[in-house]
Amino acid sequence: MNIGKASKLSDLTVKAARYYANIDLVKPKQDSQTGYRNYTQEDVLKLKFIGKARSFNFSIDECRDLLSLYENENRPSKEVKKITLEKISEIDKKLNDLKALRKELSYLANNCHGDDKPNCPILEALSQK
Amino acid sequence: MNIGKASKLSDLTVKAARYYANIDLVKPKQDSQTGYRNYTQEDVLKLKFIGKARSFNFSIDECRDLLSLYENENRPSKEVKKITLEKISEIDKKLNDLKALRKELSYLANNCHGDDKPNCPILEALSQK
DNA sequence: TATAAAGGTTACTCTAAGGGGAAGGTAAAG
DNA sequence: CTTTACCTTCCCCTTAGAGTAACCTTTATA
Repeated sequence: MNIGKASKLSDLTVKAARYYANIDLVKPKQDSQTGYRNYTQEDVLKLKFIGKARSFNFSIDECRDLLSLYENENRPSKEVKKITLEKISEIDKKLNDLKALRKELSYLANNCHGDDKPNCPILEALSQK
Repeated sequence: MNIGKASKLSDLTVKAARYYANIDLVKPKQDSQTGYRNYTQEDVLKLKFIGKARSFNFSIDECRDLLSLYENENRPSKEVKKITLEKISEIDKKLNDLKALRKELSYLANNCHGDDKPNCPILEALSQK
């Protein structure tokens, strides 16, 4: 099938599918005459896999690793788990950073009257030495 | 003072300070002979302000807005508060997304044996239709 | 004084993961 | 036969600078 149908079936944009082809992530055969890409059912499964992994915040490089594990019938599950645990701890770090940030900002916002007067603790905090 | 000293005083990299000059965020006078930028004390205060705002996750465009409010003695504090509250709700959205993501991933990781066998619930989940 | 080191300038490329759009070839439908 | 839809490659754009090259200026040292 052509890229349009394949991307529709895998719930991706044509742009994304084409990008994945360009970076050798899912590379369908290309008609030598027309240049059209020809996706198989298996290609579509891979595209879906990537879409799902991307929605789990895995980077393209991580998707590449996961995909090769996915394609390897003899992979040890610990390798997949390792990548997943790393992603979780990455998320934990982001969560901590964001929570700390939220705390500081809401403290500042709570102390700002938010009226028409110029006095503003938020700007004061931003101009602290 | 030159850019090296100014960036040191404001705890920024020279690259960042130069970038801010290029995008007209903090634009010191430039010596017509040598081309060297000449930073004033006030410029350094602005650089510090930006550095602080950036550390609070404000984008460059938001920094530009905050900076102009900072420089305006008659600004109404509600404008500053508005930007801050928007940033907080942006953070809240990210927090929710990340929490949901973490939940899903840790559920998958918990169900994966992580041994040398190929059976892997994580990959199964990624290849769900 | 000659020169080397330190610090300044612009300009180009790179990052992540595609989105937007142009120019042009192809296929299917009217 | 032509319009329309779909496909291709190619290039620019996004964030906020980092890295590097080539080149100029100022300062420190032999």
